[in-house]
Amino acid sequence: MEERDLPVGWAMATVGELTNVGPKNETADETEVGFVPLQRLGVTYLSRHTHEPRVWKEVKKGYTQFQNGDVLLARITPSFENGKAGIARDLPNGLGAGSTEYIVFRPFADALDPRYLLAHFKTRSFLTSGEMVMTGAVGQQRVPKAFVLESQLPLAPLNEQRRIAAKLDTTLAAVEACRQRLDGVAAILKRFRQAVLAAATSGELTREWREERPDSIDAAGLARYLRTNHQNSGGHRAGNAAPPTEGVHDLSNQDFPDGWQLVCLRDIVKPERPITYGILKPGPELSNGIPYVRVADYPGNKLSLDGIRKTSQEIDELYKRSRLELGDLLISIRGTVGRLISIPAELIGANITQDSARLSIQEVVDSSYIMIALQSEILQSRMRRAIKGVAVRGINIGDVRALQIPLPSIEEQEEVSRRVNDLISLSDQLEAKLSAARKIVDRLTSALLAKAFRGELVVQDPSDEPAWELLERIRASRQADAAAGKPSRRGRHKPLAHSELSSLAPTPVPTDEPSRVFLVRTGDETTQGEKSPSRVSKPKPTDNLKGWSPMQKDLIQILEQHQTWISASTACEEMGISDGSSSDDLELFYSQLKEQVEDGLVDVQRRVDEDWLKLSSLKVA
DNA sequence: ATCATTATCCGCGATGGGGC
DNA sequence: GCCCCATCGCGGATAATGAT
Repeated sequence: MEERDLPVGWAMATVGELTNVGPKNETADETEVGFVPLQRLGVTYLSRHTHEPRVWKEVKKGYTQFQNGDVLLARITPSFENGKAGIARDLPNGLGAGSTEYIVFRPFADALDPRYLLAHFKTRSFLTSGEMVMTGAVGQQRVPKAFVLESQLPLAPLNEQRRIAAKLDTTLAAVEACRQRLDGVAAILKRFRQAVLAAATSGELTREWREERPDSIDAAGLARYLRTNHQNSGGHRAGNAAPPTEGVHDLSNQDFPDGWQLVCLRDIVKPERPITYGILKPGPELSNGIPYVRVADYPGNKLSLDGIRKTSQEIDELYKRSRLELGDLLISIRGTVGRLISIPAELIGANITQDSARLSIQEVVDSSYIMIALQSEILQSRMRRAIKGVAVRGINIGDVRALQIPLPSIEEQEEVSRRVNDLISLSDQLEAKLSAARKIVDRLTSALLAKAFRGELVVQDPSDEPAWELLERIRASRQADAAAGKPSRRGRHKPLAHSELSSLAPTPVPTDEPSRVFLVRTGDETTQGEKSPSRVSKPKPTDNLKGWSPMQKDLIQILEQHQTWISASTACEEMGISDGSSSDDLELFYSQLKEQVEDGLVDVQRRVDEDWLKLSSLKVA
């Protein structure tokens, strides 16, 4: 945001000049304090952390220290990206300690309301620009302290900050309530699916269907056929499969409708294609080999062929018993137990690993009914009870074969799967609407925060002491302290350790790169004391201020025109986002980009110090 | 004795966290 | 900032075991 766009009485300031960073507590060793590990800190503006009671001497070393009213910011991935930050509250004796991954800020009471600072940490623009400067090894990325200290926030007069915070409290509470309702709906949908599956397998779903057909054939004949067919063909070879786990499989004391039969899964599959698992050692990846399905290839019961691996023809030949045909069912038996998919045409002739069991259902049975039954809680719980192992948990193939399936006549099976498919696709539609609603609510939060920092959330009061006066005061007192050779306010606060800042700072950012709110100090900061305070308050990027301009073009449009890699700054420029644009435009740009990357429409590549973008091959095709 | 299958151990990358 | 640790969810190797 440009200084000149600021509401009356506001000023731009950095987080570092308004807070003490990493403050220390001084208290007796035996003082009762609160310990706040990362898990106990929330991710929303409103969430309140909890704490564990500790004695000060136990936690005073090796952890961060804070007191009520301090603002905690988690700096490590993924907590930072999730916006894990909060205000220390309700600590025993007002004191606390916590994870070393916090950066602790103690706002100057006469200049900055902690809630206002917290709101700044929750803005999309702060989080997005923070993500881009994170450093460290994979999985251990942290946001540099210097980035946060230097991050700019539009500072409202203190009174107005308080009004903004109060307004955010109530408005975001409403948003939160909305979100919780949506979560409630999600839970209902989940229960609904379970209930549908349960009703399907218990016969409840087709009760009136049966009542309308009192003479319909029962499943006794079918069950007899399945068992004898299986026996006559020799059944599953004995092998040395472990005997089924005791006391798990018997469903005979459960109530099923007249005419339904309990049939073992082993009898339901084609005798010539018994229930089996697959390749033990698939060997190295062969790009033109035989694909084989691992449990990881069907997360959430959804097959994804993206990461499918391929093995040699020789190995596949060794495991020809576990080759796949159209419509075979796959059930995971190790790692995650009970995942299910049906094999599509693309995977005909593919193989599987030792972690899935293949079920090739006989023609006289409706395989989608079997899939429904296996997904129902009654059978999933049987599987869970058969799980063995500590490090890697799984069920034996013998337990899969012994699973008892409640089986109606083929007509009723087909009726059940028709109804279930209708109901599930209905709940899929609801799910889609739900996730759209969730997205809107998520945007609402960031939109509200953006509005707050534009000064549009509450009315300005001309009688409030202007923010720039607060700043002048702070800067003056800091200068005085520096001149007197004292450490800055409240004891040990270092006045933005310049050498430290520049050494920690990432490579200098070209000024035409609009993605960074991060600013690198370039001047000789040792002379800061002599500088006029207002000079410090305007470390603005360039003079190339075209002013505010709305986003003119869709990112996709631009990438379509280029057909090749272009830099993020080029894209911004063409979209009509200049350096002078408001942070909202940037915010919009990045949220748009993030979505498009997530949707697989845009590829991103990191080059030296900038992101380059290209339309993904998917989208081009 | 040999083979198929299961049981079990170890390793690895991702994730989530803590210590100094 | 770097290093270490635990757990999860899987991959892979090998020992153990039962059937033939």
